Order: sequence, then structure tokens, then C-alpha cells
Amino acid sequence: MFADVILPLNLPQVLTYGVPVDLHHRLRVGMRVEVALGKNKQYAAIVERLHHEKPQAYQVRPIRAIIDEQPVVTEKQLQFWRWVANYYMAAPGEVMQAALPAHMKLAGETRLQWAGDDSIIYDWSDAAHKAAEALRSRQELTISELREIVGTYGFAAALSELLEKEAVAINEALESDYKPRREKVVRLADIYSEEKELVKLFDQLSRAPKQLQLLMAYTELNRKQHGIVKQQELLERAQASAAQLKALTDKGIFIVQEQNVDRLPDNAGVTAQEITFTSAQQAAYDALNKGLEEKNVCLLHGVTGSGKTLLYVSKILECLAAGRQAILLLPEIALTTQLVRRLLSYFGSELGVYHSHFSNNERVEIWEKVRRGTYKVVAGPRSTLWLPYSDVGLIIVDEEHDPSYKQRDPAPRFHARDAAIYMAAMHNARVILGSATPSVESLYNVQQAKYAYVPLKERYQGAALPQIQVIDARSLAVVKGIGIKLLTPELIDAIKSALQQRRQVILFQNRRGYVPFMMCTSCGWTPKCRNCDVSLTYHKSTDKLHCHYCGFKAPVMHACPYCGSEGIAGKTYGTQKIEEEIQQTFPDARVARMDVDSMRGKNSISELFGKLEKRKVDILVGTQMVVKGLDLEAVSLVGVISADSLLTFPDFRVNERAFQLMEQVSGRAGRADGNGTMLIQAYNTQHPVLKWVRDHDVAAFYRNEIKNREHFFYPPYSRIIRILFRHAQEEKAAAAAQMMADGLATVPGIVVQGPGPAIIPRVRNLYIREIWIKCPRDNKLIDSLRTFLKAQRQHITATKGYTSVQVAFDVDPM
DNA sequence: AGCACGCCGACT
DNA sequence: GTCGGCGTGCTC
Repeated sequence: MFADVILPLNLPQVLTYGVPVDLHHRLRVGMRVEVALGKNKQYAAIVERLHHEKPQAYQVRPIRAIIDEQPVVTEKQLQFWRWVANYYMAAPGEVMQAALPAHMKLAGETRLQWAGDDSIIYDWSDAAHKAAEALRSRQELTISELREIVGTYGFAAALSELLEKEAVAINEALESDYKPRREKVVRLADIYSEEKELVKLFDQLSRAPKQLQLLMAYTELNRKQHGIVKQQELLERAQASAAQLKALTDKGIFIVQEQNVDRLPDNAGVTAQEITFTSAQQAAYDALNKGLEEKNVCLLHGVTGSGKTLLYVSKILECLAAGRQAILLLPEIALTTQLVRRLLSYFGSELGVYHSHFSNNERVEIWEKVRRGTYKVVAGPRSTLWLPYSDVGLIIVDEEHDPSYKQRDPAPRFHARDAAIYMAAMHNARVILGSATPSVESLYNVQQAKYAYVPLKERYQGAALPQIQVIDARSLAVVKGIGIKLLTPELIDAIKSALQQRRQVILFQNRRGYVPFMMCTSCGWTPKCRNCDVSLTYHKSTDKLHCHYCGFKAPVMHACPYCGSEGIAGKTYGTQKIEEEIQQTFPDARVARMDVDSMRGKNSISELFGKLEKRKVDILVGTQMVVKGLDLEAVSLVGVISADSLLTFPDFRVNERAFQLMEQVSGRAGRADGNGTMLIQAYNTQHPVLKWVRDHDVAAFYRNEIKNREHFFYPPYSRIIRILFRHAQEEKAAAAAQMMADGLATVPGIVVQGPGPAIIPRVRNLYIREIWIKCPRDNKLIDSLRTFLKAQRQHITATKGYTSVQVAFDVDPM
């Protein structure tokens, strides 16, 4: 028997190993196995397929050991992995790296543990004896350490001898790297379970106030948490010290024990009441049901504040009632909001919440809870799709247009929405795509009758959408020495009146830092990163110039190093600068900033949300981050500082992106009473996107955009594959790209753009060239194109002088 | 991804 | 002579 295994490496295919006869009956697809690769490297690989096709071209090596008793991944998961690897042109190993929690991926340095007894066994070989002695004295060794002790020659035989004799255990990742959390748990001695004894105890402690307090705190916590009272919680609640508790344990009243506890919060206790729909929601709900009967995917087009969440909740409840699992995909940032609290009130301990701040241990716990079925609903970002579901009935993709669903680097560069649709088909599940500003692709699929469509146009309690005004920013004068003023008088007045009415204000600017782009006014020189072809951003917090691509920091220069002029001025401005200007203009207002720089800390987001909810912030300045998930009743004004910077990206999706961002951010205003306003500052006030945003006119935007896409043969009319070539030498990257382009010239039916330098032509000292291929939406053609591209890459990287050029594919780039 | 092999320049 | 830098090829 042979096993095709996936190694955690960027190899183009799976590798085939022989299955020793004594492992036949235990080995199953989805288990991890220990295999040797090359001279002396050990890996934990996943068995992808078992078969009897003996490879002719090479001699197989044997699987050394089976790591798991049960498969760690299911056939369904492997099927999903295969689809992702094939569609997005990633190596199976890359998909595995993305999909498995770190603690389940044993690296090369697998540890061996002594598992034999102390009796000396005389019939062992010398090598096995030597190995056994070393292991027995040290208890644990890595494979390479043991090899050094025994010697390369005869090592493999010695190891298999030890394995066979069960004198060594291969350290399972789940049990080794994963450490359960142990905490001290307090319980009352058994005799006090009798009411009479307990009453007596209360009397007995009546003259020791601290001890009595501990007892009272204990009874309260005990009632609330099904008998598990953590020592720390008890001490906090009773305001007592460990010494005071010890006095009680010494008397034998309390018993303290160490116990494994869950890292994940216990969300027991469903508190939400029955769902009551508004009439608009009810109509949408009925349409949704009808849509999902006819089609597998339904686009729920609900304006912000229309209450899509309630529809989600209700569909998830139905799915759970049918005994199936449900997945709610969310853009990363939306998770930290009130939404999770709300979901917990409906699903309690059946809901798992996944996010990127989880530790490796927490990831393993979530994985296990999904596998065992403890979690029936999981809400999280794109990585949520990798969890071991057995029977999914419903996948909801909220804010389906959100670009963060597309993974950029590293491979697999997959789109979670599209992958979810495939996964749903696998499980015979339904998909709901929700958005206030659906992607052009999804609207097109509705138009093509591939998706069902349900509009939900009425805001909750009939609140009106915000009034939108476009303000001409050309009136902003350049003041010598100070630079450009960023706020128009109209915006300042609007902020003033919002503050007077005790309402909150959100200001949106798409650039972080203080001055993202500076230029010498006399010669045009700009400070650039030494490792990347990007201009440096001045950050006031560090008083340094930062590179947003590689993290490089440089001291500030006051004179142009090129012409010596001292006139280095800012050309564009970031959130830090706006925050400062706002604070100067409104000295009494409480201003906060929300961007990656200010949200670095683990709890900074939730702290900021708390402040916003409690109205301890009057004006919030932020980047993209403010667009999602902020559900604040008191916001009456939203300002877009510079629409031009949104509308001038060299990308075919600019208009879509800009429209979605502005429409979404407008939705932050007037959520409670409909008295919301959005002011957009722009130099180019005539840009058509601004008109569609002002009218909240998705239909007109779509009609126009789809015409453009068709005319220029962009998605959804074509499918794009982007090819990246990276090398430390610019000529090498360029020549490799040219080789690919020459090959592509022979392929009929496709449109090739490039090769040319990437938008950022150099990052971390690697030059980047790229090619864009537009391919008709014909699966046969795309499949053969994939095959061609892989072969061509193989050819290029096997050419002398080009072996170190990195060639990466990005299917459906965003 | 590693790791060994082999080809080249710079040194004890 | 030979040490060690890096480009190249290969792993079932």
C-alpha cells in the first residue's frame, strides 16, 4: 500500500511513501505520519490518499510512524484543501500551512520521548541499546540529537526498533505543544452540602468578616457558574487575599485544587428573547426563504441599519434546529464590536468566535470544539473556513464586498467568499451574501440569475439615510510654512454644530501617519525607503519617517539632501495630522484616532469602543477601520477628508472601492434617528462616483461600472490571473517576466498586460515585475491556462541564472 | 523549506 | 594548496 502525503513545504505536488505492512490496518486518510525527506529531515505529513499504484520512477521510502490514532482532518476538509490549491494555484503544503493550527504542524525537530521501562533488555541491537540509554537518561530528545548519538548509519533501524518495542513515543503535537490551562479552583468541603452544616458555618464565621465575605462570594459564584469557582475570581469578588483564603482551607472548610480549565470564555446562558421582525424584515425573510429554495446562493442587499443581523440570526437558528452547523464570516474588524455580544445572547455556548488575536493554544481548543460539535455556529474571518466542520447547512458572508476576504500574502491567495460558495456546494449548504454595497461580481451573478436577490431597503424604525453633501476643497489655501489646511469652513461649521448638539463625529481619511508624502518644493525630491520603492511617511509619535511596507525607519531631514533647500513640505496628510488639526480647531473636544498605529495593543480596539459607546469621545479620526462595525447611535456627522485620494488609485476597481467605502462610512451617521449628515471634501467635485454616493444610488453605480468592466474586459466579464516575479536583481525579475510573457504570447484567447513593474516596484529589497492575464470565463480554458502557467514557471525556475526568481500566482486579485 | 554539492575567489 | 561564499538541484 502507498500513501500520498502533504508535506508542510512549498512542493508542487504530494509525495508518495510506502506503508509498512504492520501499519496497514491503522493508517487512514487524514492522519499525520512521520516521514523522512532527503538526507536527514523529518516531517509530520498528512495522508491525502491511500492507494496501490506503485510509482515506477523512484524507489519509495517507508512511512516511519503514525502520529494520530484518529484522523486530524476529514475527507471533506481535504477535498476543500484540494479545491483551494487547484483554483488559487497554491501548493498543497501551502494550503496545509494555512489550514492547520500551529500546534498540529510538527516541524522537522520532532521530539522523541522515552516510553520504555527500566528493565534491561538483552536482545536489542547495539544501536538500539545506545539510543535507549540516551533517551532513558535524558527522557526527551529531538530526532537530530538522537541521530548524533547513534550515528547516521543504523539510526533509522535503531529508531524503528525502539518504536516497535514501544520504548519510544513520538511526541504528539496536540499533547506536547498544546498545553491545557490549569487554574486553582475552590470548592466547599463535602459536609457543607448539607443545609444545616452550611448555616452552622455562616454562624461560625460571623465574627471573621473577611472569611464570611469569602464564603458569601463563594455561594454566589457557585450558583452562577455550575459549581466551578476559580480561586482568582473568588478573591476578586470577596476583595480578599490568598492568605485569608488559606486560613479557611487550613480549617478544612474550603478545598483548593488545580484543574484544567477552558481558555475560551464560557458563554452559557442564552438571554435573547424571541425574534420579532419589522414588516420590512419579515418580507425580506420570506423572500430569502424563497430565494434559497430556488438558488444555493442569495444576495441580501440591505442598507446599513436595516437589521440584516436579525435575519442572519434567525436563519442560523433554523440551521441549528435542523441539526447542522452554521458559519458566519465577518471582516476582521467587525468582530470586536457589539455584534459578538449580540450573537452570544442568541447562541450562548454553541457559538465559537474566532479571531486573529487568538493564541495557538486557543486555536487548538476551538478546532477541537468544532470537531466534537460543541460549537455549532462559528463566527470569524476568512480563516474560519479551515475548521473541521462535518455537516455545514448554512454559510453567511457578511459584508461580502469586503476586500479583506481575499488573502494577499502568503499563498494560498484565496477569496473566502468564493471559497465559501464552493464549500457550501460540498456540504449541500446554502449561502447568504450580505452587504449594503454588494460587489460588482455578486450583482452581476444576480443579473445572470446565478444568485437569488433580496433587497432590504428600509432602515430600522424607518430612519432615513444620511444627507450627503460634496464640498469643493479648492478653497483650502496653501499657507506658507504651515502647509495645507485640511478642513473646509463647511466641515468645521458642521462639526461645531454637531458638538453643540452633543452628538459624535467620525472623520475618515484613507492614509495613516502624519505626512505620508513629502516633497522638496524646489527640486521635487521626496524621501524614499531604502529597501522599497515607496515614499516614507512622517510619524509624529516617533518623530521619524516610516516605511509602511517593510517597517524601515529613518530620521527626519530638514533640508533636501539633493539641492540643499529647506523647503520640504507635506503633499498629503494622514490621520495623525488630522487628529492634531482637529484638536487645535476644537480644543475642548475629546478626539480619538483609529488606525493600525493606534490600535496596536491587544485591547486597544475594545477600549476605544467602550469609550465611544460611553460617549467619552466626541470626534473619531480614522482610516478604513472606521468604516466597518461601528454601530453608534450618537453619531450625526461623518466627514470624508479627501475623496480624491480614494478616486485616484491605479486599479480597475477604484470606483467600486471608493463607492463602497463612502457609502459604508455614510451608514455610520444617523443610525438611531435618521438625522445624519455626511460631508465629502473633494477637489474633483464632478467625479461621477460622488454623485452616486450622494444619491445612495447603487443601481446607477452598478449600471455604469458594469459597462466599463465589459468594455475593458475586466471581471466579472473576464477572470484575472496576476503573476509576480521577485528578485534582488531588477534585470533578473524583468527577464523572468519576459520569458513568461513570451510563452503566453502563444496562448490563444487571452489578453496579456505587461510585464511591467508592480505598483510598488520594490519591497524589502526585492524587485517586483508583474503580468496580468485576462481570461474569458471558460473553465476549460482557465484550467488549461493554469497548467500552462505552472509548466512555464517550472521551465523558468529551471533555467540557469533564474532559479532564485520567485514566481507567484494570484488568481482573482483584489 | 532545507541541505548537499560544486564552482569560484581569497586566504593560512 | 584549502576554506567558505553562493548559486543550483532535489527531495517520494
